[in-house]
Formats: sequence, structure tokens, C-alpha cells
Amino acid sequence: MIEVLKQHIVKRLGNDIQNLDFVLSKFKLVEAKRNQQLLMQGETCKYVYFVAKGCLQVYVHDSEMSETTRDIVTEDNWCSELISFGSGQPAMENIRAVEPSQLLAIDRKGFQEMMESVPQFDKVYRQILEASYANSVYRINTFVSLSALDRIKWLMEFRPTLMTRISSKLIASYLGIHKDVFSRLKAKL
Amino acid sequence: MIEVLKQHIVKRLGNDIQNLDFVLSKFKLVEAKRNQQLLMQGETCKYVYFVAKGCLQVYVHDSEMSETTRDIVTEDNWCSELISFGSGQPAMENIRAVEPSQLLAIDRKGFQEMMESVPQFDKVYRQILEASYANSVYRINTFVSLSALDRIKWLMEFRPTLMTRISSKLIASYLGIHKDVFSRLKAKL
DNA sequence: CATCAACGATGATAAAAGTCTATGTTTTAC
DNA sequence: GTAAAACATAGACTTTTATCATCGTTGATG
Repeated sequence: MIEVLKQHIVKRLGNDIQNLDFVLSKFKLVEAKRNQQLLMQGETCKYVYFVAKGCLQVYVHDSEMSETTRDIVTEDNWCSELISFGSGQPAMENIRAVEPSQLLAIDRKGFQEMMESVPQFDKVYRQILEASYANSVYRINTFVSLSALDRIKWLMEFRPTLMTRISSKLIASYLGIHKDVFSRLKAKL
Repeated sequence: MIEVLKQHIVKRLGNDIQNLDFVLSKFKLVEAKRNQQLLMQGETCKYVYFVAKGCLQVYVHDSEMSETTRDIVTEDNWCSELISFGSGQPAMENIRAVEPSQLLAIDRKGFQEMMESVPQFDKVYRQILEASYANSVYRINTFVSLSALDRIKWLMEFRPTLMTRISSKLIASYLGIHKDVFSRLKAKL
């Protein structure tokens, strides 16, 4: 499993990194069961997860006690509640495994040590943060002005695998529409 | 004007900062006229702006060639297209002055020098990035599930001054609803 | 493998949001 | 100061989305 992470890092920072194995040793393997809660709103987010296999959902509870999903994270991507992880403040969001997942988790201490031991890794946090930010901005700019139908078309274009992999209920909460509407519109495509 | 920025920095990092005046000298005053374009999509974003006075709009052109506003930035806040500023890639967004504004602009070179001359400022970029990220995440999590009416209520609670200060058209594009709907619902409150 | 719960699709209906037109008002620009 | 342009509101109407109930299917669990 750690191999997946190794390749991810090499792909980003090149393969002339010293102490790479030392860095990798800071990650511990977490096997998450389907529907397992990894972070609850109000807790401090203790880990940054690298998703080696499986799928995670980042969500909040909205006013009607249903879920609004901000992100669905699949293989070869990072997942965390970065604001909480970085500051130690209570998390605003929840994270759960949608599928049985294999995660590589690093805690704050490990993160610090990683950054100290390999200067290049000083950029990793920033890279993750920037990527997350870009992702959020993109999501706001596209979704705010799109109709339900166009959101579905967007999903089919940019994240097509989710359509077959994930439940309609979850997709709907990610697209910000109701599951009935999703079902009906999807049939008309 | 520079005084506003000075106080902003002291408020955040404390007032025992060496070289503060050197740092401040890296910023140049920009007087922006009403509706002046500060960044166009496709250009590289060259500056981070501190808004000393006035109001900026960050927006994209959506499919119907109307505008979707991701953020409205008022006094004592930072404004930029950070992804482009940090990477040099073409900006995805536009920035314009909504009101005649007084801005303190720092370019990438100045930013670098600032970070080198005052170690504490190494955190400034991260702080700005984190704040921007938190802002985006918050916006997604609240807005995706809110009705038009609830979005207006949200605005009145959390950004009440915008209601009187900014045109209905702009507010509507910020809330992701149509100006007619905004006008009608507002009347019913 | 049998049972119960969750899921997905669909029809009927209600509510919300969008569109278009018109009209009076405020701003802007000359 | 005046003409033109942009803006705000309101009514009538259309389209989109939400809600609710039903039913067959799938899937998890003991």
C-alpha cells in the first residue's frame, strides 16, 4: 500500500528525495470499513489521509439534518479537514469512508518531522492546501450558476466514475440537488 | 493609507516586528476607479491586494455570459487570485473595483523579499491562503443547501453592510440567485 | 437463505425560482 | 442640467426543483 503513496510523492517531487523511506515510515496504514466515521464535527482533526484505495466523503449536517457533501475523495488523493488539522481547532466537517478503504494516515507530529527531515516537504502542506483551495474555488464558480441538469452533465464529464461507483443519494448530496430530481433527470439524458 | 495595513499586521503578528517599515515599503498604493478592472481571466495575477478602502469583486463569466461572484472583499481584507499569484499560471477569475478603492498592492518579488526579511512573514502567505480556503469551504457548506430566501437571511446576518452598500444585481450574483428573485424575496422579509 | 432495511425509479402535486415585460427611479456622463 | 443608461421593483407566466407516496429491486445481516 505504501507503494502507492511512494509513487504519488515521486511523481510530484521527483525521485531524488533523500529520506523518502524515513518519511514514509511516518504514515500508518488505516483500514476503514464501509461507513466508518473517520472524523466527527467538533473533534480536532488529527490526521491527513492519503487514499490508497477506497473512497471518502467530506460532509456537514445541514438545517434539515440531512447531509451536504463538499467533497468525495478517491484513490491517489489527499483528504483531511485542513483548517482543523493545521490549527487544532474543532473540525467543521465530518469524514467517513464510503467504501472499505485503505488509508495512509499521518498525524501532526509526523507531519512536522517530515517537514524538518526533508526540506522539500515543506512544500507539501502548501501544495495540499493550494490544491484544496483551488478545488473549492472551482466548485463554487461552476456550481453556483449551474442548473441541476448541468451539474449532472458536469459530473459525467469530469468525474464519470462516480456515477457508477457511488450511491445516487450521495451523488445528489454532492451536487446539491434532491435524490428524486437526480434520478429523474439522469433518466432523460 | 499605509497606516491601515500597518495596524492590520500588528493586530495579527504583534507589534514587536522588526523591519516592519521595510516590509510596508514593498507595498505600493493603487487608486482604483469605480468599475476598474484589476485582473482579467487568463492573465497572470501579479498582485496581492490589501483593501484599505473600497470594495472589490471576484467573479467569473458563466455560460450565459453573466457573472458569478465568488467573493466581495471590503476594507481590512486581502484580495487576490492566489492560485495564479502563487504559480504564475493564468488566472481563472476576474477582479474589479466595485467602488473607488484604495489598495495596497504587493507583487511576487516584494512578497519574496518580505518573507525573507521578516521570518514571521513566512506565515503570512499561509495565513492568507488558509483564511481564503476556510472562506471557500464555508461558502460551499452553507450555500449549497440553502434556499434563495435563506441565502438572503444569511447575508443579512453575516454581511449586513453589503445590503445597503452594494447593488442588488451584484448581491444576487454573489448569492447565486436572479436579481428579480432577490428583489421579490427581500420585500417579503 | 430468509427477513428487514435501504435504494432507485416514477407519477402526482406543490413550491420555488427563473423569465419577460413594463414602469418609475437613480446614476452616470457629457 | 439634461439626456441616456443602468437600476430596482412588480405582475404575469413558465420552467425547474422539491415533496410525498408507492412499488419493485437490491443488499446487508443474522
